[in-house]
Amino acid sequence: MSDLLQRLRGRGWRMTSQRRVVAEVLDGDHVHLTADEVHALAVDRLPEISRATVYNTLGEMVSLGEVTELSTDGRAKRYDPNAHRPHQHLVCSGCGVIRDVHPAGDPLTDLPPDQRYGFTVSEAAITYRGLCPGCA
Amino acid sequence: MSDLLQRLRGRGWRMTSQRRVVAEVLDGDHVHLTADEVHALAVDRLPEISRATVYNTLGEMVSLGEVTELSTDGRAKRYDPNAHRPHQHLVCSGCGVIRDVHPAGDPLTDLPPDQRYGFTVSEAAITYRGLCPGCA
DNA sequence: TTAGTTGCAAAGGCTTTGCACGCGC
DNA sequence: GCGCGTGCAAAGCCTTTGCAACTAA
Repeated sequence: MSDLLQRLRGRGWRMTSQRRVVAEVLDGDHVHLTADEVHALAVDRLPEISRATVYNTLGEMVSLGEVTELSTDGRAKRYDPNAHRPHQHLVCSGCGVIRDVHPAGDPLTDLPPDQRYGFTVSEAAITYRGLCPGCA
Repeated sequence: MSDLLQRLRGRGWRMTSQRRVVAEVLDGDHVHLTADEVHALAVDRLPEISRATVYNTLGEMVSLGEVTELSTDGRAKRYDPNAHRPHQHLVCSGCGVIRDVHPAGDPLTDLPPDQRYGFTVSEAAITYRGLCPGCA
Protein backbone atom coordinates (compact mmCIF):
# COMPACT_ATOMS: atom_id res chain seq x y z
CA MET A 1 0.00 0.00 0.00
CA SER A 2 1.15 3.44 -1.01
CA ASP A 3 4.11 1.82 -2.57
CA LEU A 4 3.55 4.13 -5.49
CA LEU A 5 3.66 7.23 -3.32
CA GLN A 6 6.95 6.13 -1.82
CA ARG A 7 8.46 5.49 -5.23
CA LEU A 8 7.38 8.94 -6.39
CA ARG A 9 8.77 10.66 -3.32
CA GLY A 10 12.00 8.68 -3.71
CA ARG A 11 12.43 10.18 -7.14
CA GLY A 12 12.29 13.67 -5.74
CA TRP A 13 9.01 14.35 -7.48
CA ARG A 14 7.54 17.65 -6.33
CA MET A 15 4.74 16.69 -3.95
CA THR A 16 1.41 18.49 -3.65
CA SER A 17 -1.79 17.45 -1.95
CA GLN A 18 -3.36 16.76 -5.34
CA ARG A 19 -0.57 14.46 -6.43
CA ARG A 20 -0.55 12.66 -3.12
CA VAL A 21 -4.28 12.03 -3.29
CA VAL A 22 -4.12 10.75 -6.88
CA ALA A 23 -1.32 8.35 -5.94
CA GLU A 24 -3.20 7.15 -2.87
CA VAL A 25 -6.42 6.55 -4.75
CA LEU A 26 -4.68 4.68 -7.56
CA ASP A 27 -2.66 2.50 -5.26
CA GLY A 28 -5.35 1.94 -2.70
CA ASP A 29 -7.82 0.19 -4.91
CA HIS A 30 -7.46 -3.32 -6.23
CA VAL A 31 -9.07 -2.64 -9.58
CA HIS A 32 -7.61 -0.48 -12.31
CA LEU A 33 -9.46 2.82 -12.52
CA THR A 34 -10.25 5.21 -15.34
CA ALA A 35 -9.10 8.83 -15.03
CA ASP A 36 -12.63 9.87 -14.24
CA GLU A 37 -12.99 7.26 -11.50
CA VAL A 38 -9.72 8.44 -10.02
CA HIS A 39 -11.08 11.96 -10.08
CA ALA A 40 -14.33 10.91 -8.37
CA LEU A 41 -12.45 9.16 -5.58
CA ALA A 42 -9.94 11.98 -5.28
CA VAL A 43 -12.78 14.49 -4.82
CA ASP A 44 -13.91 12.57 -1.74
CA ARG A 45 -10.61 13.37 -0.11
CA LEU A 46 -9.87 16.73 -1.66
CA PRO A 47 -13.06 18.39 -2.93
CA GLU A 48 -11.37 21.12 -4.96
CA ILE A 49 -9.23 18.87 -7.13
CA SER A 50 -9.89 19.37 -10.84
CA ARG A 51 -10.24 16.84 -13.57
CA ALA A 52 -7.43 18.50 -15.53
CA THR A 53 -5.02 18.00 -12.67
CA VAL A 54 -5.95 14.35 -12.37
CA TYR A 55 -5.35 13.87 -16.08
CA ASN A 56 -2.07 15.75 -15.98
CA THR A 57 -0.88 13.91 -12.91
CA LEU A 58 -1.72 10.49 -14.29
CA GLY A 59 0.06 11.38 -17.51
CA GLU A 60 3.18 12.34 -15.62
CA MET A 61 3.18 9.17 -13.58
CA VAL A 62 3.04 7.27 -16.84
CA SER A 63 5.94 9.30 -18.25
CA LEU A 64 7.95 8.54 -15.15
CA GLY A 65 7.31 4.87 -15.75
CA GLU A 66 5.67 4.41 -12.36
CA VAL A 67 2.20 3.75 -13.71
CA THR A 68 1.07 1.86 -16.82
CA GLU A 69 -1.67 3.05 -19.11
CA LEU A 70 -4.08 0.38 -20.30
CA SER A 71 -6.19 1.08 -23.35
CA THR A 72 -9.07 -1.29 -23.76
CA ASP A 73 -11.18 -1.14 -26.91
CA GLY A 74 -12.47 2.35 -27.26
CA ARG A 75 -13.36 2.72 -23.63
CA ALA A 76 -11.61 5.19 -21.35
CA LYS A 77 -8.00 4.37 -20.46
CA ARG A 78 -7.31 2.70 -17.13
CA TYR A 79 -4.25 3.14 -14.95
CA ASP A 80 -2.21 0.38 -13.35
CA PRO A 81 0.05 1.31 -10.41
CA ASN A 82 1.97 -1.99 -10.50
CA ALA A 83 4.40 -0.91 -13.20
CA HIS A 84 7.30 -2.79 -11.66
CA ARG A 85 5.66 -6.16 -11.01
CA PRO A 86 5.44 -8.27 -14.18
CA HIS A 87 1.85 -9.38 -14.71
CA GLN A 88 -0.85 -9.69 -17.34
CA HIS A 89 -4.47 -8.57 -17.53
CA LEU A 90 -7.88 -10.19 -17.45
CA VAL A 91 -10.52 -7.88 -18.95
CA CYS A 92 -14.29 -8.24 -18.72
CA SER A 93 -15.93 -7.64 -22.10
CA GLY A 94 -19.12 -6.72 -20.32
CA CYS A 95 -18.29 -4.06 -17.77
CA GLY A 96 -14.66 -3.38 -18.67
CA VAL A 97 -13.23 -4.22 -15.26
CA ILE A 98 -9.56 -5.22 -15.31
CA ARG A 99 -7.83 -7.60 -12.91
CA ASP A 100 -4.18 -8.60 -12.69
CA VAL A 101 -3.15 -12.21 -13.31
CA HIS A 102 0.23 -13.91 -13.15
CA PRO A 103 0.53 -16.81 -15.60
CA ALA A 104 3.77 -18.77 -15.56
CA GLY A 105 6.51 -18.05 -18.08
CA ASP A 106 7.74 -15.02 -19.94
CA PRO A 107 5.67 -14.22 -23.03
CA LEU A 108 8.62 -12.44 -24.61
CA THR A 109 10.51 -15.69 -25.11
CA ASP A 110 7.55 -17.10 -27.02
CA LEU A 111 8.33 -14.95 -30.03
CA PRO A 112 11.11 -16.67 -31.98
CA PRO A 113 13.78 -14.52 -33.67
CA ASP A 114 12.53 -15.38 -37.15
CA GLN A 115 9.17 -13.85 -36.20
CA ARG A 116 10.62 -10.51 -35.14
CA TYR A 117 11.02 -9.01 -38.61
CA GLY A 118 13.96 -6.87 -37.56
CA PHE A 119 12.08 -5.34 -34.63
CA THR A 120 13.89 -4.81 -31.33
CA VAL A 121 11.21 -6.32 -29.14
CA SER A 122 11.29 -5.11 -25.56
CA GLU A 123 8.02 -6.09 -23.99
CA ALA A 124 5.04 -8.38 -24.38
CA ALA A 125 1.60 -7.92 -22.89
CA ILE A 126 -1.11 -10.55 -22.76
CA THR A 127 -4.74 -9.56 -22.45
CA TYR A 128 -7.19 -12.29 -21.58
CA ARG A 129 -10.79 -11.44 -22.40
CA GLY A 130 -13.99 -12.87 -21.11
CA LEU A 131 -16.91 -12.19 -18.80
CA CYS A 132 -16.55 -11.62 -15.09
CA PRO A 133 -18.81 -13.53 -12.68
CA GLY A 134 -21.17 -10.58 -12.44
CA CYS A 135 -21.61 -10.18 -16.22
CA ALA A 136 -21.80 -13.88 -17.15
CA MET B 1 -6.72 -11.11 -51.55
CA SER B 2 -10.15 -9.57 -51.04
CA ASP B 3 -10.79 -12.53 -48.93
CA LEU B 4 -12.72 -10.23 -46.64
CA LEU B 5 -15.04 -9.08 -49.41
CA GLN B 6 -15.80 -12.67 -50.32
CA ARG B 7 -16.57 -13.57 -46.73
CA LEU B 8 -18.92 -10.62 -46.45
CA ARG B 9 -20.72 -11.45 -49.68
CA GLY B 10 -20.94 -15.08 -48.58
CA ARG B 11 -22.85 -14.01 -45.53
CA GLY B 12 -25.46 -12.31 -47.66
CA TRP B 13 -24.41 -8.90 -46.40
CA ARG B 14 -26.10 -6.16 -48.38
CA MET B 15 -23.42 -4.82 -50.72
CA THR B 16 -23.01 -1.18 -51.67
CA SER B 17 -20.16 0.59 -53.40
CA GLN B 18 -19.16 2.18 -50.09
CA ARG B 19 -18.96 -1.14 -48.30
CA ARG B 20 -17.07 -2.74 -51.14
CA VAL B 21 -14.50 0.04 -51.17
CA VAL B 22 -14.02 -0.10 -47.40
CA ALA B 23 -13.49 -3.86 -47.54
CA GLU B 24 -11.05 -3.54 -50.45
CA VAL B 25 -9.01 -0.85 -48.77
CA LEU B 26 -8.80 -2.73 -45.48
CA ASP B 27 -7.87 -5.99 -47.09
CA GLY B 28 -5.60 -4.56 -49.74
CA ASP B 29 -3.08 -3.04 -47.41
CA HIS B 30 -0.57 -5.00 -45.40
CA VAL B 31 -0.64 -2.66 -42.39
CA HIS B 32 -3.57 -2.18 -40.06
CA LEU B 33 -5.24 1.15 -40.68
CA THR B 34 -7.15 3.64 -38.54
CA ALA B 35 -10.72 4.56 -39.50
CA ASP B 36 -9.49 7.88 -40.79
CA GLU B 37 -6.80 6.26 -42.93
CA VAL B 38 -9.40 3.90 -44.33
CA HIS B 39 -11.54 6.92 -45.16
CA ALA B 40 -8.64 8.70 -46.87
CA LEU B 41 -7.88 5.68 -49.04
CA ALA B 42 -11.56 5.07 -49.72
CA VAL B 43 -11.98 8.63 -50.96
CA ASP B 44 -9.37 7.94 -53.64
CA ARG B 45 -11.67 5.34 -55.11
CA LEU B 46 -15.04 6.82 -54.26
CA PRO B 47 -14.78 10.58 -53.67
CA GLU B 48 -18.23 11.05 -52.13
CA ILE B 49 -17.86 8.50 -49.35
CA SER B 50 -18.41 10.01 -45.92
CA ARG B 51 -16.49 9.52 -42.74
CA ALA B 52 -19.67 8.44 -40.92
CA THR B 53 -20.23 5.64 -43.39
CA VAL B 54 -16.66 4.42 -42.99
CA TYR B 55 -17.07 4.36 -39.21
CA ASN B 56 -20.44 2.64 -39.40
CA THR B 57 -19.19 0.09 -41.92
CA LEU B 58 -16.09 -0.77 -39.91
CA GLY B 59 -18.25 -1.13 -36.81
CA GLU B 60 -20.53 -3.55 -38.59
CA MET B 61 -17.68 -5.63 -39.90
CA VAL B 62 -16.46 -5.88 -36.31
CA SER B 63 -19.93 -6.90 -35.11
CA LEU B 64 -20.07 -9.57 -37.79
CA GLY B 65 -16.79 -10.89 -36.46
CA GLU B 66 -15.04 -10.44 -39.81
CA VAL B 67 -12.70 -7.66 -38.68
CA THR B 68 -10.94 -7.15 -35.37
CA GLU B 69 -10.63 -3.81 -33.63
CA LEU B 70 -7.19 -3.03 -32.19
CA SER B 71 -6.79 -0.31 -29.61
CA THR B 72 -3.20 0.76 -29.21
CA ASP B 73 -2.12 3.35 -26.65
CA GLY B 74 -5.33 5.33 -26.52
CA ARG B 75 -4.77 6.63 -30.02
CA ALA B 76 -7.21 5.94 -32.84
CA LYS B 77 -8.36 2.34 -33.20
CA ARG B 78 -6.93 0.23 -36.01
CA TYR B 79 -8.74 -2.48 -37.95
CA ASP B 80 -7.44 -5.95 -38.73
CA PRO B 81 -9.12 -7.89 -41.57
CA ASN B 82 -7.59 -11.24 -40.60
CA ALA B 83 -10.18 -12.11 -37.98
CA HIS B 84 -10.21 -15.79 -38.79
CA ARG B 85 -6.48 -16.48 -38.78
CA PRO B 86 -5.16 -16.74 -35.23
CA HIS B 87 -2.23 -14.38 -34.81
CA GLN B 88 -0.69 -11.83 -32.50
CA HIS B 89 0.63 -8.31 -33.04
CA LEU B 90 4.01 -6.66 -33.12
CA VAL B 91 3.68 -2.92 -32.53
CA CYS B 92 6.35 -0.29 -33.14
CA SER B 93 6.52 2.15 -30.22
CA GLY B 94 8.04 4.70 -32.55
CA CYS B 95 5.74 5.00 -35.53
CA GLY B 96 2.82 2.88 -34.37
CA VAL B 97 2.92 0.44 -37.28
CA ILE B 98 1.37 -2.96 -36.52
CA ARG B 99 2.47 -6.22 -38.08
CA ASP B 100 1.01 -9.70 -37.65
CA VAL B 101 3.13 -12.47 -36.11
CA HIS B 102 2.39 -16.13 -35.49
CA PRO B 103 4.14 -17.49 -32.41
CA ALA B 104 3.70 -21.19 -31.61
CA GLY B 105 1.17 -22.30 -29.03
CA ASP B 106 -2.15 -21.04 -27.81
CA PRO B 107 -1.87 -18.26 -25.22
CA LEU B 108 -5.29 -19.13 -23.79
CA THR B 109 -3.99 -22.39 -22.36
CA ASP B 110 -1.29 -20.46 -20.50
CA LEU B 111 -3.80 -19.12 -18.02
CA PRO B 112 -4.42 -21.80 -15.40
CA PRO B 113 -7.94 -22.20 -13.98
CA ASP B 114 -6.91 -20.91 -10.58
CA GLN B 115 -5.89 -17.65 -12.22
CA ARG B 116 -9.27 -17.06 -13.86
CA TYR B 117 -11.10 -15.67 -10.82
CA GLY B 118 -14.48 -16.89 -11.98
CA PHE B 119 -14.14 -15.25 -15.40
CA THR B 120 -15.29 -17.12 -18.50
CA VAL B 121 -12.18 -16.47 -20.56
CA SER B 122 -12.74 -16.68 -24.29
CA GLU B 123 -9.73 -15.09 -25.93
CA ALA B 124 -6.17 -14.04 -25.37
CA ALA B 125 -4.21 -11.44 -27.31
CA ILE B 126 -0.48 -10.88 -27.12
CA THR B 127 1.01 -7.56 -28.08
CA TYR B 128 4.77 -7.46 -28.57
CA ARG B 129 6.20 -3.97 -28.40
CA GLY B 130 9.47 -2.67 -29.69
CA LEU B 131 11.03 -0.60 -32.43
CA CYS B 132 10.80 -1.43 -36.08
CA PRO B 133 13.99 -1.41 -38.23
CA GLY B 134 13.21 2.09 -39.44
CA CYS B 135 12.75 3.58 -35.97
CA ALA B 136 15.61 1.78 -34.21
C1' DT C 1 -41.29 -1.78 -53.50
C1' DT C 2 -39.23 -1.21 -49.21
C1' DA C 3 -36.13 -2.12 -45.65
C1' DG C 4 -31.67 -1.01 -45.14
C1' DT C 5 -27.82 2.43 -46.23
C1' DT C 6 -25.85 6.97 -46.97
C1' DG C 7 -24.42 11.85 -46.16
C1' DC C 8 -24.48 15.78 -43.53
C1' DA C 9 -23.98 18.13 -39.52
C1' DA C 10 -24.32 18.22 -34.86
C1' DA C 11 -23.55 16.03 -30.56
C1' DG C 12 -20.95 13.05 -27.54
C1' DG C 13 -17.15 10.95 -24.62
C1' DC C 14 -12.60 11.36 -23.24
C1' DT C 15 -8.55 14.12 -22.94
C1' DT C 16 -5.47 18.14 -23.55
C1' DT C 17 -4.33 23.02 -23.39
C1' DG C 18 -3.92 28.33 -22.45
C1' DC C 19 -3.65 31.35 -19.04
C1' DA C 20 -3.71 33.60 -14.48
C1' DC C 21 -3.39 32.45 -9.72
C1' DG C 22 -1.32 29.76 -5.93
C1' DC C 23 1.95 26.92 -3.53
C1' DG C 24 6.22 23.73 -2.62
C1' DC C 25 10.91 24.11 -2.20
C1' DG D 1 11.01 34.49 -4.47
C1' DC D 2 11.01 31.46 -8.28
C1' DG D 3 9.25 28.13 -10.98
C1' DC D 4 6.31 24.55 -11.30
C1' DG D 5 1.51 22.96 -10.34
C1' DT D 6 -3.37 24.00 -10.32
C1' DG D 7 -8.12 25.27 -11.70
C1' DC D 8 -11.21 26.82 -14.99
C1' DA D 9 -13.09 26.76 -19.30
C1' DA D 10 -12.57 26.10 -23.91
C1' DA D 11 -10.81 23.46 -27.56
C1' DG D 12 -9.37 19.00 -29.61
C1' DC D 13 -9.56 14.37 -31.32
C1' DC D 14 -12.00 10.36 -32.42
C1' DT D 15 -16.39 8.52 -32.87
C1' DT D 16 -21.50 8.12 -32.85
C1' DT D 17 -26.16 9.64 -33.98
C1' DG D 18 -30.65 11.92 -35.94
C1' DC D 19 -32.83 12.52 -39.93
C1' DA D 20 -34.11 12.98 -44.81
C1' DA D 21 -32.76 11.31 -49.32
C1' DC D 22 -31.36 7.30 -51.74
C1' DT D 23 -30.66 2.41 -53.49
C1' DA D 24 -29.78 -2.80 -53.56
C1' DA D 25 -32.35 -6.78 -53.83
